[in-house]
Amino acid sequence: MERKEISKAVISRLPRYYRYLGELMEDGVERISSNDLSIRMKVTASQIRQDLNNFGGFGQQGYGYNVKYLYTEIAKILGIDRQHNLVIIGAGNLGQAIANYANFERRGFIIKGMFDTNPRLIGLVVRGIEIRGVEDLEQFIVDNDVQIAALTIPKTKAPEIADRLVKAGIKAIWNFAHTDLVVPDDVVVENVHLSESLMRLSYKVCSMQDQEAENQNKS
Amino acid sequence: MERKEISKAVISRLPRYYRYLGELMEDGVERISSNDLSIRMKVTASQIRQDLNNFGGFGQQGYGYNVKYLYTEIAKILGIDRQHNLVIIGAGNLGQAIANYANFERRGFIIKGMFDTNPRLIGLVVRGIEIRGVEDLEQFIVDNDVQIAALTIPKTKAPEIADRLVKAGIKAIWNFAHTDLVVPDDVVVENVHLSESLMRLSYKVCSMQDQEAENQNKS
DNA sequence: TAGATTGTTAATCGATTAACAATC
DNA sequence: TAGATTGTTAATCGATTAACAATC
Repeated sequence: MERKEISKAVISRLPRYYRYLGELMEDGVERISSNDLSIRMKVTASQIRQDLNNFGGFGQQGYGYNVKYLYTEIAKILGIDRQHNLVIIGAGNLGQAIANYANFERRGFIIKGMFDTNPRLIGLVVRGIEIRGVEDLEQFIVDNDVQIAALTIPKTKAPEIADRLVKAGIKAIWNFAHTDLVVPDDVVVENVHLSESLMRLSYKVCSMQDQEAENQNKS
Repeated sequence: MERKEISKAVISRLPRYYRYLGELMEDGVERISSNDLSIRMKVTASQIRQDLNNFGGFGQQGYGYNVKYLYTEIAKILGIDRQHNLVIIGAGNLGQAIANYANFERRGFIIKGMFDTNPRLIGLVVRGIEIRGVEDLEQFIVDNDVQIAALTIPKTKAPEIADRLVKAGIKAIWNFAHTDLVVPDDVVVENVHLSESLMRLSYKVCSMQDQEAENQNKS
């Protein structure tokens, strides 16, 4: 079966398309042209058509794209029509924030368990899920067919836990720890480095200030 | 003053350089060549040299880069040597997670206040910061010279609060709400769309599974 | 001086945009 | 059929990598 590699840039745009299509559906919009969508999303129509055509022809000449159809097709591409079992490791504020995110289960992500090392947290129940100690982590992953682990623990503990997860057969790690994990090629890592995001924000603020100062000087 | 536009791709890599340099410093490493750093970071040496040269020559032929010097220079570029006053709007788990992030203040981000609409949260103290109602948001921003607002509220409330922030003269929004904010050109937005991150993870997991299934078929 | 390594130019690669024929 | 809009090819733009002269 032929399967040409889809570029990372295209994939990273799909969730945003998905979000806009969801909103269009809520607004009762049945069809939309690449041009109308491009105006809403502030991207080029060309890019939308090019992106979507990586996965086959979802549109129809002279008509545009059927919103509902496109929405479900993108869900299939992203794999959010399937079910993924997930654990959260680190039951602090960030772990709990993720556990409480309502739309989670709607997207097929089932939180099977939460883990922490803090004895004060162990035994507590968040969103109907009991917080466990990390001792029986491996067994739990195997028993519950867990594919994804959200890692919301300090960076010092992250590498060790990641190793244990990999050995237990985890397929993917959603990494919130401020470090790069080293894992085998067949284990997927998606990083959310909030500190890096904040630094990018800082850069933007400063360069905006510099720019404004410059404009002042000119006038 | 000449100031050639730095590409977004370069900026988004700077925080990662900064992180690695910080670790090298902790390890007591004094100097490093682009080649050695490239091996650690799993990027090309060429890219490192190209990236850094956007901001001037930080290295020395035959020697490499002085870790400490490069570290402080990148901090300057990112603007994290300056001080930024910040408020957190939305004192739920995510807002509290951000408030509790220890390295925050070390990077020059001073949390001046936290806000929420939930009467049960108002008055509570997190990390020495009292949670306030959003009524006096504008006044607080002006009085405390707040430049940045972290928005950790549901997407339904985000546009209205964003408008109020803009009118109060905020410079930047760190947006965790699952929506794109509409703001004037001189207001900076850095989005953290966790749901999109999770979908990218989902895609990667699925495409890895497909790939493995394919390899099975071949053998 | 010789060796190492940068800064920088040139070559390559990939991603975005433009254009238009195909077709609903 | 005529108009609209896609799918897709070609052109452009930007980012990454390679190469090497400059220089510490």
